Amino acid sequence: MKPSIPKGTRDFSPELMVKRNFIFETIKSVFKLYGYMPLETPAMENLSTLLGKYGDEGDKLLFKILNSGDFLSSANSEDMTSSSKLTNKISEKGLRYDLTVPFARYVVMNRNDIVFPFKRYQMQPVWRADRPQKGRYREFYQCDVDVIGTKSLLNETELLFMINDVFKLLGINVIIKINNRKILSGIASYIGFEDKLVDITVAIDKMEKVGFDNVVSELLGKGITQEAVDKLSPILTLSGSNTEKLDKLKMILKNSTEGLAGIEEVETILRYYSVASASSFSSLELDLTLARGLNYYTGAIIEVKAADVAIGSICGGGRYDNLTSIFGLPDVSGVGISFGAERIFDVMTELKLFPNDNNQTTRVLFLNLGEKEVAYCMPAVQKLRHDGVNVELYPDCAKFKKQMDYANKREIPFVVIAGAEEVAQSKVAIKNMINGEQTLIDIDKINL
RNA sequence: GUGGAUGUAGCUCAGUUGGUUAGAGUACCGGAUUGUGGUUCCGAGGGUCGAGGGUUCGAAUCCCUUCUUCCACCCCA
Repeated sequence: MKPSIPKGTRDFSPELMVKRNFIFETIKSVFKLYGYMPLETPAMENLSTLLGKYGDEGDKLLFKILNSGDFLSSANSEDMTSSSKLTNKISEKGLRYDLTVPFARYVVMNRNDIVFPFKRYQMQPVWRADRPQKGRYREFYQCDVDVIGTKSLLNETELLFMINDVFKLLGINVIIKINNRKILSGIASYIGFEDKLVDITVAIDKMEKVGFDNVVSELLGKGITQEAVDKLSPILTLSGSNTEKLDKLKMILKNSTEGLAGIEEVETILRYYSVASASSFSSLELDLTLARGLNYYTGAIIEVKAADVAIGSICGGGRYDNLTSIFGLPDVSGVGISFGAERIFDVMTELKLFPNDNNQTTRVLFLNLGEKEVAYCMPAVQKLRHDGVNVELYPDCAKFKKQMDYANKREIPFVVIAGAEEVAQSKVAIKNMINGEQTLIDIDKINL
């Protein structure tokens, strides 16, 4: 049998894991700086928790888990007539689709024990039965950070600070775009199609990708009138600075209390952001075509793009006012963002941003040249390790060439050689594998 | 879910109108070199040609089915 792994899944080799961990650790360190605490939830949730939360499309993309034991015993012949009926009888669990819904479920379940505002981060894999493509997998990691139980716009601002910090540490230049669902809602009612908000947002979100003309034809296809599109066009093509755009928008949406509320939120966030703004901060751009498909957003919408690589968004999120209400806990507002680990990895690979020496790999290899020689080296090996140096001792008394070859292939920068000659002098030879230089020093004076 | 490509050695790929024992580079293993890796030279191993079925005297090559990977939609990170 030829071994294989399921479609859209990947193994991560040690070399890849060192790089992936660098990203995860960096992101995690920033989360901690802002007072967020880790949370993990099970890979599988009850299907009742998952179903209906991501729309019809999302339901189709859920991985469902077959019940244990004689799963067919609870199904009757009528259930066999349709897949959906049968599914309900033979499957009651599914793999998590994202980290936000399990988070909401957790908050509702533990509402009496949680101290609000509740700040948590979560970095775990999620699964979608999507058709794999370049950069799209059936199993992938999300790095979510959310705060729930506070309506303060300070939270949005701090999320923007965290975005700055993370990408600064990773060395990626980014453009941060923000928008507000209330503004979009105001625009929808301004053009007379308040009920088509979802269709409108889905369409205009594609502006950058497919262009203005295609967005217009999609809108017309969804039943938006030409007249409404004509009112919408000048808004979507507003240009100028953030304040110029907001000023124009205020005029246009002057009759929409919701739209004006959205504008005020954006202004507040921009003001907070500029107060702390340093020259190193990424630019913050109001983008009225930014919508993001997720329809549970109710306020701010945030998206981050890499400035030097065309790869789509590498981080995104927003505010949601009613996420926990589906589980019976209304009026708890939250805001959060998610870092796309896989895409960040691709960006860093393309820009060659991974550090070479990140203290993850072996720094020194002691050759194994026999029982006596091993006993001679062992104290020095342990001392180095306890001093924080990553050290390996070759496990077998293999041929010299083979051991050197191992060091070379593993890209270990130093090799310590202690054979009969060195033992006799209480010394060791240290070979620098990069420039080939070799020096002889006392065994108790190894310093690397 | 829809449409289009793809699959030959661990990897990257040749392989003529269907014709004898399917090749190359690279990697791997051994040797040149019994205490010195990365360069060089020599040698060896490695394949159910994605899988299954069909056409044919004969299939890597033609046909059908299926799986994989990739691309474009839908959607999304």
